[in-house]
Amino acid sequence: MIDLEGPDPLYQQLAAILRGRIESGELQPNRPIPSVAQLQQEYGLARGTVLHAVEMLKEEGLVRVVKGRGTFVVSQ
Amino acid sequence: MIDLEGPDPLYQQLAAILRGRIESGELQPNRPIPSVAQLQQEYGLARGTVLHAVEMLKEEGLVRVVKGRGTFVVSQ
DNA sequence: GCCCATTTGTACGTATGTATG
DNA sequence: GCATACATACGTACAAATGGG
Repeated sequence: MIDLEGPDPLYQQLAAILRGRIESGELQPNRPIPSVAQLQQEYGLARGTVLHAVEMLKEEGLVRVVKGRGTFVVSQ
Repeated sequence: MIDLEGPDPLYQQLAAILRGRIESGELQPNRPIPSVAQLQQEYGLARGTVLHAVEMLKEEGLVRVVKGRGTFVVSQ
């Protein structure tokens, strides 16, 4: 999954992985993606790193973040 | 009480304090410890920090957490 | 059953300090 | 100096369970 040795920043790698999971349909529109805590565990990353990755997806318009509820895949 | 300047994380300091209050008998078996909100006020900590400390005591088996009711000292 | 207060659970946002390359 | 990464901490918000009236 995540290549700790590779040249790419971990947050970029995670963002790419999540993009793939969205585009493959595994993560569906209007459904939540795993929480920051879950992604942290799942990929063995720090909270800040996960937040950075999600921030990128948000800026790309791929997800919509709702404080206190979760991060959702944008429909379209 | 809590040493804001010290090297130890605040949640570890609070966990240690609560451990002491349990072992001294101030907090008794099958009786609730102060609520998260009370501990927050009492020690001037954020909610997340208090939850982190309680989480540690739970993992140690010192307390039993009941959602909607409170956190209780385990008997024995 | 319904509302309400209390309490714990979960979740995101932000900031800071430290360490590494 | 800067980017990356981790750990800690505070703040805020929404959810769920419990119990009393």
